[in-house]
Order: sequence, then C-alpha cells, then structure tokens
Amino acid sequence: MSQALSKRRLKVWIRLLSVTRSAEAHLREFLRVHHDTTLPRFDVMAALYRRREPLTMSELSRMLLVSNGNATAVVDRLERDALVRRAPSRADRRTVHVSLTAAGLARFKALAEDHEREVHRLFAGLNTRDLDQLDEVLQRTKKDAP
Amino acid sequence: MSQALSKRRLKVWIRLLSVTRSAEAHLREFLRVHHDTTLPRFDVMAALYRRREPLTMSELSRMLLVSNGNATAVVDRLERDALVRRAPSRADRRTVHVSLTAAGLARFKALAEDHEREVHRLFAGLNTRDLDQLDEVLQRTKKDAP
DNA sequence: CGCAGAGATTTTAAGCTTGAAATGTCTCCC
DNA sequence: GGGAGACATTTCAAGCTTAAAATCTCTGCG
Repeated sequence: MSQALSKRRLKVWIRLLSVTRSAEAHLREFLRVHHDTTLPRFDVMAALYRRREPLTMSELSRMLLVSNGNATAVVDRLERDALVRRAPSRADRRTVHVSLTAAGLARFKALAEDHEREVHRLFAGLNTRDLDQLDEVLQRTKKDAP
Repeated sequence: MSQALSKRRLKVWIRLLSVTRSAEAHLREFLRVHHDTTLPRFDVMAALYRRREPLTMSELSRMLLVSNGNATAVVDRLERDALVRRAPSRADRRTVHVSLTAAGLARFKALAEDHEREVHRLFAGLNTRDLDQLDEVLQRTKKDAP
C-alpha cells in the first residue's frame, strides 16, 4: 500500500520534472531566438527588476536558488555587457549592491513583456480553476520540504 | 481580464519552477552525499534500466530531453567508470547501443531504491487525491505544448 | 583592544548543457 | 551504381552550475 503510494509519488515527480523541463526548454529557445539572451540572465534581471532596489549577491543567489559562485558568474557576464552594475556597499565592505543599468532596465522591459506573453501561450491549456488547483497543491509540497 | 490571466499563469509557472528546482536540488544533494553521484548520471542509468534493452544515443537524449552532445558527455563519463558500455550496432554503423554493465546494474538498483524512498519523503505532503489532481493538470499542459 | 567565529564574495576545478559544425553512414531515387 | 539529402554521433566553444577553498570584513565577547 505504502509501496504503491511511493511509486505513485515517483511517477508524479517524474511528470512534474518532465513538464517543467519542456517548458524551460521552450522558453530558453524563445529567449535565444527572439532576444538573444539566456534563462539565467533573464532570471537575474527579473530579480533585480522586481525589487527596484539593488540586491546583494547573497540575496540574488538565495532568490534564484543557485550557488553564490553561480551568481558571480552570471552577474560577471551581465556586467561585461553593461546591463547590470556592481557598487560597493557603504555600510558593509563585504557586500556589493547589484542593480540594473538604464540599458539593462530598458532591455528587460521589452523582454519581460514578451516572456509573459509566451508563458501565457505555453500554459494556455490551464484555466483559472486549473491554476488555482495547481498552485494549491504545489504550495502544499513546500510545507514539508524545508 | 486576459491580462490578469496572463499574470496568473506567469505566477503559477514561477511557482512550478521553484518547487521543481527545490526538489531537484534536494535530490542532487541526496545523491551526492549518499551515493557519490549526480542527477544526470542517475537519469541516464534510469533510462537504460527501464528498457532493459540497449538504447541508442538519440533515444537517450530524446528520453531525457537533453541535447545529443550532452548525452555523449554523460555517457563518456559513465563509460570511463565502467558503469555503462557502448557497442556498435550491427545493423546500422551510424548508431551505437548503450547499456548498463553488470557493475552499473548493481549500482543502479541500490541507487533507485534509495532515490524512490527519498522522493516518497520529499512529497509526503501530497496524498493520493493531490497526486491525481496534480497529474491530471500537468498532463493537460502537454496537449497544447508541442 | 584584539581575536574568534560568522558572513559575503570570489576563485577554482570539475562536471553539465547547449547549439552549431564536422564526420561518417544510410536510404532512396534516378 | 551514384549522388543528394536525411540521420546518428561526436567535437567544439561558450556558458551554466556546483561544492569547496580562499580572501576579506564584520560582530561580539573576553
């Protein structure tokens, strides 16, 4: 009985993974073809955009669920392209404040709008009720996975 | 109205991504600590195990939703560790048959059992009804995303 | 004050991942 | 039979990702 439940959970996890990877692959391709950028770069810019305030590297990596070394690498490349800026903190010399440049902001706005439209299209099969259900179930997984 | 729906879909997509990434990170850590292996290696071995028949590189990359170059790299490393074997096809000299070695099979069995148990634990918050709902909704997304 | 331990960031080495180009093979049609 | 185009795989360069080690800074306690 619990053996069956365990198999069932495994199966649903595999499907969850598969759906997510397909959608990610689709969006990655979309960003590459239409905006010549990548998902990680988009994620960093989105995080910076949402706050409107500079973020530290630690905040960034915590928000994006990536390692701090990873955040460093992506921010390095965005900085090289002048889409993002690093500024030392006045209060704490250990930390650095990352923010979008004017160019980065402009670039992101167009990007975000298109991205949202594409997600809208990608999940066109889910109506409001489906979304509520999905959201509710997903939320529940979080409580037990610290 | 459709504007709100678009925002709602975006939000659920972000949550979907977040839940999946958390679970992936957890499982990656689990495999690393308890079995000194990685998720991509596990995925390849799992695909080979399920079929019990040798797979070609193309089949492998299609099943795992990764590029063919990627499959080559992971199989290279598994082969170097003697967990997997490449054999040229007799029928078609372009293709190669990949299969688990005896060592690979033994290794995988222990791995899979533990992995399933961990997934079981990870999604302990979801009962049968939740799983059915989730599965049903996820399945629906696939129909519209070719 | 001075220093121990905690925290923020970067560096490093290894592995993962991609898309595109290169190579070799097959199929099918003339 | 020969050649065009399709197909399977590998190679390549670049970027992503991680865990662990290194560096620098801060905080709090003795």
